[in-house]
Amino acid sequence: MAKRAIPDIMIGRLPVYLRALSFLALEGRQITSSQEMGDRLGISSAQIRKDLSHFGEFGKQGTGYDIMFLHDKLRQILKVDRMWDVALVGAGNLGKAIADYGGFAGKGFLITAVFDNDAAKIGMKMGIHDVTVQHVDELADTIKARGIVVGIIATPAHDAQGVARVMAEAGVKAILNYAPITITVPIGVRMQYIDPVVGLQRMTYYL
Amino acid sequence: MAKRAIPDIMIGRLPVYLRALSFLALEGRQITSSQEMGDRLGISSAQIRKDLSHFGEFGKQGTGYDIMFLHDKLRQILKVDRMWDVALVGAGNLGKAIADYGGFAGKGFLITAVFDNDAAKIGMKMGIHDVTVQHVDELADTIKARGIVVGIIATPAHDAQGVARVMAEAGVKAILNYAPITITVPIGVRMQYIDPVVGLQRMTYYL
DNA sequence: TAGATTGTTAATCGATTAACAATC
DNA sequence: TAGATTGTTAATCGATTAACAATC
Repeated sequence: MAKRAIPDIMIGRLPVYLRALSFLALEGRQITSSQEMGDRLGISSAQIRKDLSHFGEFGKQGTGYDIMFLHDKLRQILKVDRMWDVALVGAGNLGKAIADYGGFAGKGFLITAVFDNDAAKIGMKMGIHDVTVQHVDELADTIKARGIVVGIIATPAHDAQGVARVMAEAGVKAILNYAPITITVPIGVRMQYIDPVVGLQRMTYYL
Repeated sequence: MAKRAIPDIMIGRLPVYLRALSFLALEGRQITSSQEMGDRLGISSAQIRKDLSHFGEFGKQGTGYDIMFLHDKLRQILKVDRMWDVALVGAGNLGKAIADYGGFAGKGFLITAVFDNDAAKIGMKMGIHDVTVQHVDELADTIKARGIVVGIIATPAHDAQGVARVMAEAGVKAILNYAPITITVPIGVRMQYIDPVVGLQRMTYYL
């Protein structure tokens, strides 16, 4: 073990920084500071400087950070300076909304395979790239054939664990799970959860 | 200040515990242990016991936790043992998928008002409860009239901050934001973010 | 009773913040 | 140069874990 591992929680903030930098660039700004970014994001400037300093010296004393330069650096660090093929399982309401979402393409992700277990949906064209829905039985073979390492689960909860297992066995290393259930995956496979109910229930305690 | 505040991060885990307990109940189980829950959720048993012990003594030594009892307790603690009216802004693809989602009702939330700024959408019936889409100009009045305190933002990023401001001024205290942008809200208003791109980018670093 | 598991304490571990020398 | 802001260190703060007495 040579390098000290970068804390997961620190990595987790980088996409938020990247998003903020995209907006600053969109506003036509050239330079920003850890203070300004912190104010926008509700984070201390010290934390932003510390997070960034793990990966290099991206700023200039007295000046701040060049927005486009830092933006590019973060894209490289997060490995979204390229396009990742994504396999989406679940072509219901939610799956359809995900496939139709235009926000992935500019951020490093392309949904290039969609699966469902409903015969009525197989063969349908879905999403902004008109991907043809395949039967979920073809999931493993397609993942392997195309070398896909990123998956999205948008199935009912009771199917999610099974889908995750097939994905992991076929070589997927990163799974975004919309199904409202905690899933177990082998070591080396990462999961992120999106559950609006959990989000809402985290706030009702304080009401 | 009498009571020591419960850490936010601890509150954030309770919805996940609640979700797990729902599943255990669905499986017909009566009793569980901190060990079993921890195994399922990928959390240490000590953490689960410590989290729960902040709110009371819900278990029995030597036995574990009664699933339905703990389930009910967590619903009370999280204040989802009642139904919260939710105002949804944005009736596009994403808003439609959210309104159509059947998973809110059983978990304490009812989308009872939907808003958009697109004239073509006003008057449409949306979601599983056939809510009529109103113009976003009516957002503040509707929130006040109905005493709504929970909102969901599903607008494009550039509209999200404005919508959040209107919501907060009208009395909303908890906002779930699907727009891919960090939003500033007054103290006393809580935000939760759902951004699939952030979720995916948190994992690509490790690929 | 014997076995199991809680609730809780103390110790460890890790993350955040404050502060400032370096320097643009 | 004077002013500003970084990168980094040390101190603080908070969260997690290990361990075990209590007890069902």
